[in-house]
Amino acid sequence: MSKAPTVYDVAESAGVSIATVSRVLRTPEAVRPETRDRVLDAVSRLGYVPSGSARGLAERRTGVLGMYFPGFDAIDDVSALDVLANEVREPFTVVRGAGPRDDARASMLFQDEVLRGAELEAWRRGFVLMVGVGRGDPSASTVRDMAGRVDGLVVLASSIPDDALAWLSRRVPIVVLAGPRRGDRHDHVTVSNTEAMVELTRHVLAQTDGRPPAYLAGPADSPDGAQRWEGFRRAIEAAGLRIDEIDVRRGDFTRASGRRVGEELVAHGLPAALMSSNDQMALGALDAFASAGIRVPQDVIVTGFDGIDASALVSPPLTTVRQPMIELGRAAIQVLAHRLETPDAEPVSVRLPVEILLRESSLRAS
Amino acid sequence: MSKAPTVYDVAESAGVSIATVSRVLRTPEAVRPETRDRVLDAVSRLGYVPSGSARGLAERRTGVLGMYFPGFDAIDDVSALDVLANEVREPFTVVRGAGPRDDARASMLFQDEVLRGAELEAWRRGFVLMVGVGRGDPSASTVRDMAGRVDGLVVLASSIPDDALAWLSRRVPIVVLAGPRRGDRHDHVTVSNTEAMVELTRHVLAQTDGRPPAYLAGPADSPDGAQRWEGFRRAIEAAGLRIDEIDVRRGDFTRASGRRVGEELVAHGLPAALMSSNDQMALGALDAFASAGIRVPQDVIVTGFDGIDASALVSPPLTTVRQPMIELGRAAIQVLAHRLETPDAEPVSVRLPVEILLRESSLRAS
DNA sequence: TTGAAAGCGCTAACAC
DNA sequence: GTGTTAGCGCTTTCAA
Repeated sequence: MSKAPTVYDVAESAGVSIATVSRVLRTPEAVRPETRDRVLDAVSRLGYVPSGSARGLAERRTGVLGMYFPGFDAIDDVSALDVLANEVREPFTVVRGAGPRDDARASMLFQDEVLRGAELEAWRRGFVLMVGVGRGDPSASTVRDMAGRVDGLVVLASSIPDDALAWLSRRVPIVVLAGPRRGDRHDHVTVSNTEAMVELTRHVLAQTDGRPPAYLAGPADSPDGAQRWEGFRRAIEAAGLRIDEIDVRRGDFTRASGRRVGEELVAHGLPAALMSSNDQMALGALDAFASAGIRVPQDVIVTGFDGIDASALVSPPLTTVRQPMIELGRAAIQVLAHRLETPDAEPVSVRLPVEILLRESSLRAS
Repeated sequence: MSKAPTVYDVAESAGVSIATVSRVLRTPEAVRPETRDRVLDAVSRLGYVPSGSARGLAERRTGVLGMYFPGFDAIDDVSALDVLANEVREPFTVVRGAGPRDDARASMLFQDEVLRGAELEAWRRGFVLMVGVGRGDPSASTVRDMAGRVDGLVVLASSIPDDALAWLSRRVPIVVLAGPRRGDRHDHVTVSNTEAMVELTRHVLAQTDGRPPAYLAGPADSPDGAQRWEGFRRAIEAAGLRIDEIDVRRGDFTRASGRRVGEELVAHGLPAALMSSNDQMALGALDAFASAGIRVPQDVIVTGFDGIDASALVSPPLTTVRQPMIELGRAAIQVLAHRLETPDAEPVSVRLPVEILLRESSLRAS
């Protein structure tokens, strides 16, 4: 560790040239077996690990792919946490009645799974994965940093501004993940949010005998939210209903905001159904309804969107749409790998299918 | 992208030498403002992004830290999933009554959070993070590959054999995460599993008026499992009970195995309490008890370990021990960063506190 | 089958 | 304040 052995050390120790060491590692069959063994012996004797930097420089490829997420500032408690300070610390604390984790953390699960899929696919193709999280750095320095170290980059939609994207894509190929397509200059992977919402809305209308659901929207700037709303609107209009007569409420994707809207609805009159643009808010609405003694789905149907774990665990289980998160990650890397092989092919746009999970919260006639 | 601009291109375009370009990027204050502006102008005009490889080679540090996890083969569905094939694909499928995700996936949440913590701390310290997952490669080539590309490596306990660890640690500093300490050659970060289990067992004994709980152990080779058992044993003996008279059952950390053990207990006689070495198995036991009409905690107390989300959502909510997963990740990176600053300091062993969450499943007298 | 040598793109003395 | 230049550790022609 003090000074890691290099090809030169191995070469000297094995009595060969550095070229031969390199050959043994890269094209073993091109080296005479005895020589090869001498080299391999030296390699293991010295504990030689090739420098990725030197390799990357010489090969003009790093073997690394990057994945860049937008950050959740709410979660990033950037407090000091100095574990090396010698404060006295109790080995444990006792807490009574702690609930599940909070909203913000739950919404990160999405990213976690995408990341897993990406890592898996990267591994299959002989790459390693580098991850970065955006933390509101205007100069996008983290992602630029990454761009300099990888052969290609997957960027979650809306994690960086368009001009930064353009900049980076001069160095490495970029795949944009989720959200609507941004121009047609980059490869793009997304899910069938809109189509699924059309179908889900149809389902709800069938359950309510055509009475219009209320809609629980997310923040106005959410690309996913926009796609979901679009699907809702289409289905409503296709059913001959007027979109501007829909009771639309806006939340911020948190459970608390869903609860608040649920309470409003309880106070001002219940719709036949409440379709939420994500699960968290739907769960919040369920909370409010339960507190008010309102039965779901008998008194009001509720649906979510995302397919988080909690949606299956609440009572009644929540009808929702499950995003294929692992597959999203895999698909992104796949598209990236493809791009690396054929740099001049036209940009592609891949749309992955989703699963509509019909559960008790929307099934009036079981 | 076809050919990314280099320092030479920037230098030429700005009419300066490459050294000046480098200076502008690294020590801007050492360059006359006008020159600096010319260079920065060229940089943005050309869309210059420095090569991480070249930098890493010249600086003899990469600015990258690595995190290596053991893999879950069960999850790694390495099927082809070719998103670029032009098959006809439905935008969605409809599924009735799908439940929550499976065991394997749930147990990965642990790693996901550790990873988040690690990424956060790496970012705070100006590093980027590289992730790798072990997939039963005997030659440990993935992790060796990583070792060549990073300045330091965090390795989850038991993800690679000791001799591979020794090998890698000749190149980069290694921090071992979780599990018992492996020798005293590397830095080590863990949690107070044992102490927490002692305390939790005490709590259970208080609830059962001293009647001994049954114990639901995990796989024999789990380091975490061993630490938890050790805590249980200590508390049992401290209470004057004999450890060899405890009813010990073994599962494999899955919900299904917990259910099976729960059913056995129902059939052969219920203990006063069942202490499980993880949450999944405890949840399985709860399933079995619920099916048999057995009341928790009135008829039998149940406790878990880990603090997964589902533990708070089941009925009754499960008493458990929450691991500080984010902090684990942060601590590991922190120790690593510290090691990079002071390479010759003695190896440290950091132990993080846990939270014991007392919930309804173990609170007989509320 | 092996070795010599020319880069890969950058940093950091050192000289001016 | 800026330019010249010698590496950093590896891969890869090109010769031998």
